[in-house]
Amino acid sequence: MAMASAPSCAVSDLVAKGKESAIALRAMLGATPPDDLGDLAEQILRCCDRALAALRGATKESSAAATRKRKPELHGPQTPPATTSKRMRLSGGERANKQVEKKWTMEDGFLWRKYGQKDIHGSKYPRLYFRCSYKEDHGCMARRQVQQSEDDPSVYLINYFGEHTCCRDNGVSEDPESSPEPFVINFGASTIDGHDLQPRGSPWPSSDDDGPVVSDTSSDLCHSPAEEKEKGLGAGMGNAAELFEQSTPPAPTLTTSMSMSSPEWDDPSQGCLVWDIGLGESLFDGIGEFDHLDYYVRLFQ
DNA sequence: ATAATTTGACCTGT
DNA sequence: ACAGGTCAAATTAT
Repeated sequence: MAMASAPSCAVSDLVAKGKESAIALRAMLGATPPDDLGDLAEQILRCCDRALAALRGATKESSAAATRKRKPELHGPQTPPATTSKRMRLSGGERANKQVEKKWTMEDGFLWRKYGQKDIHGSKYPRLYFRCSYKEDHGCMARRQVQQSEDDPSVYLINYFGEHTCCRDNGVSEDPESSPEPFVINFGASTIDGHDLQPRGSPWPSSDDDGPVVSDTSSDLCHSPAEEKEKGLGAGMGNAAELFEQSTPPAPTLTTSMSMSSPEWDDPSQGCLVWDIGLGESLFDGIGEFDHLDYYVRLFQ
């Protein structure tokens, strides 16, 4: 099922509008710079930038990326362990795709499998090593390293390496059930026109799952199976989920919300950013267009 | 039974 | 030699 480019264009336009609005907002705030609001505007801006870049990347590079990143040893006969061994490549030489996130949850919409843990010299907390759960299935070489911040243990410092070829590969996939959910822009409340926001076949847990209860609207929108997977992460790692559970956010007053999970929040408490906009307001007049996307737009880094 | 996690060993770079 | 990253057997969870 091709994520058609037409909806992507629509999303791109809308996000571009959002960016313009954020720029305007930042300009307005510029004269009297209240830090929080300024930061928020910056976040929105970055968010839009990332979304746009991701969209463009997803539409323009999807095929290229799918073919670009192929792990040799997963296809064809075993390549002899040459002088540049697997370990060498993975540990030392790969920096190009590195991205750093600060989040207060390790959940990011992807499904990860932990393959190692290491006490880091001079650091209170161990570093956890994850690779994409779809490595076996799709040869996805995405990896990440997660470590609790020493300054704020409820914050996780996450380093990403490699790209999620699994998603790109199956964006048009033959197997939607196995396709992980990277970044999600979610338009609307839990239901719109009676449609459940949980896409059929989505790996995301439904609300009646026994997983962590996330009461916050924004958190809920960003909820993902990875969160459940991470429940057993070792002693220090339970804090984030507990934090979510203990938080008692104000009841949502919006009619429509847009929630974006972004890898680059300055404020780790903003694991998800919710834009409160009213239906029919300028930013997302064409919100109905997202019917075509089943209310979800997958954005790839 | 199968899948995921843990953890000590091993490898590489500095 | 040491630290960081990965592997893989053993263990645990589902």
